[in-house]
Amino acid sequence: MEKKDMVVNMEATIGNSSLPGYNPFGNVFDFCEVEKSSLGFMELLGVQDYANGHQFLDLPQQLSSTMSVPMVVPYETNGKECNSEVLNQQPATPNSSSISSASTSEAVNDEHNKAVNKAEEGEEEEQNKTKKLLKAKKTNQKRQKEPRVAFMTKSEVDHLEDGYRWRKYGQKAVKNSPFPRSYYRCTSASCNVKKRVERSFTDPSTVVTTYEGQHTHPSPVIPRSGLTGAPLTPCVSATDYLSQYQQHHRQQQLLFNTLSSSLSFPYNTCFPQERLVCNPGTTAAFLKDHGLLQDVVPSHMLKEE
DNA sequence: CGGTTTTGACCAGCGC
DNA sequence: GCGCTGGTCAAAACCG
Repeated sequence: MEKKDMVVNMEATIGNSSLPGYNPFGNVFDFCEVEKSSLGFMELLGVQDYANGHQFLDLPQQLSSTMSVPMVVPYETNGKECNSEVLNQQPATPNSSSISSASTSEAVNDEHNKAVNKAEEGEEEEQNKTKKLLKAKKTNQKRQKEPRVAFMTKSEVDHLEDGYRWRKYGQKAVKNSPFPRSYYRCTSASCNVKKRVERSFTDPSTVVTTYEGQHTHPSPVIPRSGLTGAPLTPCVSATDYLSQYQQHHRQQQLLFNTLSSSLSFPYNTCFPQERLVCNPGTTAAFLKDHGLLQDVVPSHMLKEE
C-alpha cells in the first residue's frame, strides 16, 4: 500500500535548508518582514505529518519566520485518506470524507434532466424518479478523490482571497468544533476545484483552507504585474498587511497549482526547491514552461545557485 | 436581474 | 436497522 506522502519530504527539505526561513518554495522572507512590523497575526503553525499522525512541533523554531505552509493530505493508492483532520488534529475515521467530484455532479444533473424530460407524470412522481436516479447514480459511481492541499494560516478573515472566484454551496457544523465548515466551488465553468474553509477550534485564530482538485483556467483576479515576489513593504495598518498577505496567499496557491499540474501532483519524490534554486538550468527550463512562476518565485531566489 | 449566500433537507458511508 | 457525521443540493433570500 503505497503512500503518496509529501509532508515528510517537506520537513526534510526545510530541515536541510541552508537559508533559515525558506520554505520549500523559497518564498518566505517577505513574512519575516511582516513579523517585524509587529502586525503579524499570521505565523508558521507547524506541519502535520499525516503519514505518522504527529506534528513537527519544532518547525516554527527551525524556520523562525512567519508564513503559511502548504500541506498535503497524503492518499494511499486505494483511495483512502490517511488523515483528513487537519483542523482538529485528531485521527479521522476511515473514509470520513466522501467527496463527489463536480463531474459526478454534472453526470447526475444530466440524469436529472433526462428524467425530467421523460417524465409525463405528476410532479411528485417526477421528483421521486429523480431522487431514485440520483441515488442509483451515486451508488454505482465510484467516487474519485482529487488531491488535496491544505493551508493552515493565522488570519482574522475566514475566506481568504486566493485569486479565484468561489461560490459557497454549503456550510456545516463540525463535530467537536464551535466553528462551521464552509464549502466553496470554483465559479468557472468546467472547473471542478473545491475548497473547504474552517477555523481551528484549538486555535480560533487559525484558518484551515483545503483545496481539492486543480484549476483548469488561469486566475481571473490576479494582475500579473502585482506578482513580483518582492519582500513585503512595511505596513502601516492591518488593512495594508491583510492586503499583502492575501496577495501572498494567492501567490502561494498559484505556485502550488502550477507545480502540482506540472509535477503530476501529488508527487512523492522531492520538493521543487532544487529545481527553483539549486539548478539554474532546470529552473530556466521550468520557468520557460511555466510563466506564472516568474511572478511567484522571489527574484533573489532565482539568481542563487 | 443575475450572481452569490444562506440554510434546511437529503444522501452516502460508517460504526455499533 | 439505526444513529451519527460529512458532503451536497436547491429554494429562498440577499445584494450590487
